[in-house]
Amino acid sequence: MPHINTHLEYSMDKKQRIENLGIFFEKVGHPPMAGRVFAFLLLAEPPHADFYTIQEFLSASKSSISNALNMLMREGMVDYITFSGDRKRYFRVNASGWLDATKDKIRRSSQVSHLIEEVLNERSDTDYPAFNKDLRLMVDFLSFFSEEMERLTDRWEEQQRQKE
Amino acid sequence: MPHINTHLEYSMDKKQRIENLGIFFEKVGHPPMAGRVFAFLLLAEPPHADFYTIQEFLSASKSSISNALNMLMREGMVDYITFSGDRKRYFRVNASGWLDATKDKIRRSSQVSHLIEEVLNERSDTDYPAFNKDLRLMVDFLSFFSEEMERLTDRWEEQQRQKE
DNA sequence: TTTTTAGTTCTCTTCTTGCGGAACTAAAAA
DNA sequence: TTTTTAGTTCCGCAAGAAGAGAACTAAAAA
Repeated sequence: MPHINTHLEYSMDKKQRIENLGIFFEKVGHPPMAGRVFAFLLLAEPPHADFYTIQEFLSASKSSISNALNMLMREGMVDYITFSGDRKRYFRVNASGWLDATKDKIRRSSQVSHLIEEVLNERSDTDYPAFNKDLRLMVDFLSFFSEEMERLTDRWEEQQRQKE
Repeated sequence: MPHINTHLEYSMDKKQRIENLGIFFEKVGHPPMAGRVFAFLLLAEPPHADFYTIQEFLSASKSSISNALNMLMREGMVDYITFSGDRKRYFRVNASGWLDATKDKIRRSSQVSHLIEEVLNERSDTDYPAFNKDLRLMVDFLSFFSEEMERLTDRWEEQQRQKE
């Protein structure tokens, strides 16, 4: 039987969901508070919130909210809007910036191939060609992958344009 | 005019190259010493080295080498071979394990899409559909991408089999 | 012009991480 | 059986990251 959803319980649940989501973002490399701020903005209704609202909800200090927001903005995952006659900034998730940051992260993963290529150059006179062959295989896959990834991105963008 | 390559200078260069390579691996999320150990093994000739050789070259303590090696082995980036009549383990880069770990990392990046899907469920009754639309776009790209990535991987493996 | 607001920056504290050293362990060698 | 070797584990320290709080700043409001 579902329990009655009092306001308190509801907000406790939401706090917990945001906390969990925040942990996810920690695991992909963000500081805890940045993860929580981002999680909060993802679930916020309206999807933009002013500084104090965020601070209040997360019971954190101004400095840590400020640092978290600036970090997220530097990475392009968050931006803000303003309304005339209101000097506050309303922070929000920048979905396309987030997507770009994610694409970049994927791209960087396949950039290892350049590095291995250099290693292979230095190893050209090795007495253990089998190892070089293994490295070559990895380079080949990664560069194949990154080329295809560019193609995929272009193809998708083409599709998107056609949908408009 | 190129300078004379004394043994000392040569080894200084190599130390420095390993140090730089190590920094690269730090940047992709490994602790400094693990990065250096991996860099050392990448450039080592022969491409397998015993514990003491690594320790010696990096002038580090046994404990930090031990921890670094175990971490790299857990991630599958390093393994070791043995030779009969020699009780040492010879550690080496496991190129295919490294490739798998890299593929996994890429895969995980696109797993964000599941998470956003959940967020979208929670936001289904929003008063700001424009934001949901942005999130939807991101989910769509990432799941498109991860499907294609599977296909690509399969295709590549198929190609590899045919080369044999 | 003075005051308020919306954040930023600085300093201090706490928690975590990375590493070294030394004690320990398990298997091989003697 | 005792000793050596090849690592592992435990302990402690030092450096760095995260966050709190308070002082500060720049622009808007009064």
